Amino acid sequence: MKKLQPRFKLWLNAQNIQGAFGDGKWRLLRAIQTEGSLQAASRLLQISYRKAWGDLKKTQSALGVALVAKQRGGKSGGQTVLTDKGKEWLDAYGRFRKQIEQTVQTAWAKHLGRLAR
Amino acid sequence: MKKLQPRFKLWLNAQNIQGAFGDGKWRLLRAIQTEGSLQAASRLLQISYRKAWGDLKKTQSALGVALVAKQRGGKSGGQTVLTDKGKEWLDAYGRFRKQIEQTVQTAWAKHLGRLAR
DNA sequence: AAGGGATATGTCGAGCTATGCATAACCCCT
DNA sequence: AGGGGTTATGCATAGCTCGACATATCCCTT
Repeated sequence: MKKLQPRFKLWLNAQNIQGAFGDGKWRLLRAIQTEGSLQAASRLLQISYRKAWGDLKKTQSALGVALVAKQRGGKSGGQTVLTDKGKEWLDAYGRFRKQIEQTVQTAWAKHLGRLAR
Repeated sequence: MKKLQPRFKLWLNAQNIQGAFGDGKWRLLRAIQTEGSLQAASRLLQISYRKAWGDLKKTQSALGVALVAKQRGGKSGGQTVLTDKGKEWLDAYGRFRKQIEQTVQTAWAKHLGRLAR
């Protein structure tokens, strides 16, 4: 028997839109918070700017909430920062995700620890 | 704000093999148990026989365990049934998955109920 | 006035996954 | 012996997602 380990993926669906929010978008918000720009956030996460931008647009459209405030031009060229709502989502989803992560580990050991040895 | 609902996906990785087991393979085992053949199981799940067969092969190879006993020919043309090990995996993973499912619901309400309203 | 750096978007191609198609082997039954 | 229904497997194709490009716009700084 090979060594096994559990993995999971979490996300949210709106009625018309699949993948309205999720782990990837959450990591993006987190990176935006620490980096201060979408460009830098995409570099940090090793995804294309094109995708980061598209993800952000999709999420905001799906949730109907402005998660970030964006600005073009200026001394630094531009910037993207989280709004208060954005921070709320970042934190709330983070707590949500963490609880699932912990449960996956404990439930894994409890139910499959014997078989997957 | 649109109506949102949480979704999740669970799976197991072996060291060399991604997706050794998971929700899809678990549903396949379950369908095999009730249907008695891979052909019927794939029809029930609305996936191609080709995929069902490939998934089963991949899982058994990755886990190094015979989950099913297959037979060609015969009065019914052939059949596929779960072995004892297969039933153990089906049940154990089912319990594992159910616990995660419940936690997703409660954690969702707890952490995101207010925001996602 | 020109440049720099970031946001904003459309488009084409690569890569991966699932599906469809084709074919073979197998075994009980008529 | 032949047919039916299932397992077994390769291959070619369709679909979808992501990344790479190519531009355009914006505004502060030099």
